[in-house]
Amino acid sequence: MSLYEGGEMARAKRTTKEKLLDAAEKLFARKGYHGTSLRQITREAGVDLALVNYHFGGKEKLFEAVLDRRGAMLNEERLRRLEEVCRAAAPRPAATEAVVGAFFDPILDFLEHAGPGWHSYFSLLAWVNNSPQWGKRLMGKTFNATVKRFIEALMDSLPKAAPEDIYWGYNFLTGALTLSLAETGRLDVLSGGLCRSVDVAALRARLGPFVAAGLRGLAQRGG
Amino acid sequence: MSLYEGGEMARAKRTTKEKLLDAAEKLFARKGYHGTSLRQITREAGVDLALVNYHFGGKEKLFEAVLDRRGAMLNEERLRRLEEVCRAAAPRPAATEAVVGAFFDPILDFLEHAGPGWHSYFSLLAWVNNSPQWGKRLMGKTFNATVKRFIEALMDSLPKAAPEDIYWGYNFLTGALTLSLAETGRLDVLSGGLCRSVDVAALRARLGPFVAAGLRGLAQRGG
DNA sequence: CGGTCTATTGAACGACCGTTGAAGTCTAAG
DNA sequence: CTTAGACTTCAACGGTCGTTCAATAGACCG
Repeated sequence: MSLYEGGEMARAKRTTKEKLLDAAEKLFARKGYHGTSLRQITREAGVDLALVNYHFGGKEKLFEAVLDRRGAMLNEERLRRLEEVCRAAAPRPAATEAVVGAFFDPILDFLEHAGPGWHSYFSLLAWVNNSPQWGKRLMGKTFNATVKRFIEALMDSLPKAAPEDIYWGYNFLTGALTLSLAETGRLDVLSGGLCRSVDVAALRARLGPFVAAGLRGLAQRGG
Repeated sequence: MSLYEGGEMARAKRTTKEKLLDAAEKLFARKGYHGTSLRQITREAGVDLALVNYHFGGKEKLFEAVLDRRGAMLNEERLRRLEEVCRAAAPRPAATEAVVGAFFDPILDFLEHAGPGWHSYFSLLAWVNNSPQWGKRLMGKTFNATVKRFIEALMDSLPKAAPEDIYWGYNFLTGALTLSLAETGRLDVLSGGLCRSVDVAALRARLGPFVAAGLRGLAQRGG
């Protein structure tokens, strides 16, 4: 099974758990946690309401299960590419552009080549990352270990930068990514249709250069 | 009355409408629209439940009223500073750094010198800006006219950049700002306490340089 | 004083929420 | 076939939701 099967389980019959995860992923991404009811989810999934509690133990457990499902795969792919660019550059540290590429590219590849489930997942991830209520705990649980590896690599790639600048830079970096994944459609409106927020190729061509230049600018701040 | 009175109406007695707007602003910012009930809001405000419908006509109208209240003031201040930097640089276009400064500084000044209401408002604004459900309509209604002025100024400041690059750059810019305003506390965790997301001075020192360098990098993309 | 308009109160409405438990169905092993 | 266990169905629970309305209070003016 390819990395890009997309989790949509084409042809194969989805289990009840998978139907629920798919439906919850889609609806949570659109309306958020409190804006989505279990009745909407089970109707979308075509299963009985009580099965949420049977399989997951409650609404909040279902929510976390949605985030966990693809989170591990994203971490693996990001770390794989980070090691790759670090190995290719050894014994020198990997370039800033390569590190941010290892961070962004797995997401962009999944968006471009995988099914709509990944689309919803990333939109939901953007929602969670910006949420004062969920962000700290849920993002940390899944991504802290991986993110710390990337921050170390960024520090190595910009040895003259202060650690504070790298942490703030990572904050800006993930903010730029997050809004791009949220699928608000606002970019389309502002540009009068010239830019389309679902255009992954256009995003890929610009996000890396913007962020790498921003980080270098931070590193040379005032100097 | 100073711009920085903060809207908290110190000493002066707040009207019922203001009490409701303040309470709604605070709670919507923390838990989102669907995560906040009118009963929580009226309890926080110390007024009767039915007064929401009397004064605002419903929950959704109250939500929009919260966003409108400070939005106009933010627009005015941003445009005032944009004209200022454009006039100072005339007949040449204002520098990229000056334009992004005119965009960020009003927010940072309100955060630093005004009351907690602005804090909640910006956190809520970050929530709305990232929401697939609310982002397009509500952000556009309040901010489109102002944002278009800033995008024009950015294009003038970077004449070699393609319009698409400026639109995408604005998207990254506002994403970096948005996550910084969301108050998720995640930066504090990741940096082990080295950085504090409520430290406006630290944010001010880094957000402008990062974004300006990113935009310049975009403008020279591939060249 | 009486009258009018605005503001506030308290109670109630129907709708939907997440969760539960008992009963039923299906499958596979004894 | 019988039994055990996993899965599914159905109906209902208590609670909270946004909204409504008649009744009340207060302010202002003639």
